[in-house]
Amino acid sequence: MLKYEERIRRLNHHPLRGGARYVLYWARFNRRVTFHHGLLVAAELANQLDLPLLYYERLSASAPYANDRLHTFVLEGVPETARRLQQLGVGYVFDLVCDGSGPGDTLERLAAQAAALLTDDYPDAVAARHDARVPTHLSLPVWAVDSSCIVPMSLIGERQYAAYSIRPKLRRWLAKYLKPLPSVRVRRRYSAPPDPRHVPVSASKIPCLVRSCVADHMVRPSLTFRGGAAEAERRLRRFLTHNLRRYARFRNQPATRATSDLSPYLHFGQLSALEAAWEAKSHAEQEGLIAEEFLEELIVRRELAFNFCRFAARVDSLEELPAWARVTLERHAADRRPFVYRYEQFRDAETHDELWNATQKELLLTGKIHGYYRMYWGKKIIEWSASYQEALETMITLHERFALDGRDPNTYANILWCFGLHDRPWRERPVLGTLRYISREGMQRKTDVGAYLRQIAGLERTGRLPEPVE
DNA sequence: ATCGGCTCGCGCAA
DNA sequence: TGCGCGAAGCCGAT
Repeated sequence: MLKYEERIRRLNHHPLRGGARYVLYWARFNRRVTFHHGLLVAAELANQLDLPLLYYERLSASAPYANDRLHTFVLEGVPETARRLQQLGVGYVFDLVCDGSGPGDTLERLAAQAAALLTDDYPDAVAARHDARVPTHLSLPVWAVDSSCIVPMSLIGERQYAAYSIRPKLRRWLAKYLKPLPSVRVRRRYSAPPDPRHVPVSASKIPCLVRSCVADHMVRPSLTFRGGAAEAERRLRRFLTHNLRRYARFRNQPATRATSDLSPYLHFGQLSALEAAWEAKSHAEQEGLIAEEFLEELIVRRELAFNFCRFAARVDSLEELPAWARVTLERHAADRRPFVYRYEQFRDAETHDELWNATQKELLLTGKIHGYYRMYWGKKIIEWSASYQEALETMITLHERFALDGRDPNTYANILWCFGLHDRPWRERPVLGTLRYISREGMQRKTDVGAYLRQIAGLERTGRLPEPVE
């Protein structure tokens, strides 16, 4: 019986391969070394078998929307991962597939000498295709481990829930699961000559490596987010020290910069949600602060999104909406739109509305939109697109191309929230039907739009956003 | 400034 | 079967 058994999904039932050289861990979504259930399970298995542990990570130009922004962010995490694995005695193969022809055969080659292959359990369509294919043609055990959610997805129940239903379930389990994890310990150090496919990465080589990939070079690296676990931990620390006390009051005031800005790191798994939540809870207890609102977003809303994506046939379809939302959209499909823009006009921030344009510029330049204005951004795309389907496609494409958290369960759930997911009906009106309406006047009334516009103008001019201000 | 209604479906108590 | 209530709102009445 292994530790964290409730997080393990066995994708096949092959016996452990004898005469193997190591246990192999493939970091697909959780690209980190600490607070990592999957890596701990792999290490435990390796220790039981008296084998070393090998950590495999891949960055492929054949991934959807491969571009300089996403590649740079992932590559910036690699030197720190290498350093940490080296210290622990765990082997590391970082595989950069530059030509976009496909994922290559490195995984198969490494798996041929492994006792077992472990990877991340993650509600993603690309991962699901791998999960269906890989375990049958590799003759070794393949296990997927849930290292993303604080409360294991498998304990929540085999269906989609609403926030108010999932919240008490999560709360009940948190006493058990909101606890720090040990660091990885291996009995046998990995010592083999470097694999021929391993690409050593240092910070200075990243621009050159990025250029060498067949990818969309027009999407420039983020001006404000640098990738990596060390950077993520630095931002978490800074958030806890300066912003946790302001979070409840100012999180919906974009210009105050009171949010954690951790979503890119959470998305690539460079930071563990468990670590962030545990540190927030501990810090709040020490300092006499309230972390409730932050933990609600980090745990309840995030794991609600994972629950949605886990049971959605597809996350990019209006078919997944609740019945009342589908019905109201059907009724209003032919309503006259006040403005109609195409994808390119949205992409280039060329609408009549300077606030909307500013939110889009934040996405283009930083790779993220402030959560509160992102709702406004999404609702207006619905109102200003020729059809609901086109609006959905615009929102998803803009995120997948430009956002550092683009393919995250949270992002899909947030986009579909604009179409009524996890929400309820409101007063009926044109185009949106009974979907919740968000107005420019409301944004003006409740937030400091002028300050935000000045910040985005400053971002365009200097490439920087201000640090948090009181 | 504050408050209720809008409008639907789910979970739970009865 | 009925009741309460829900991710971030809006609007009109007081």
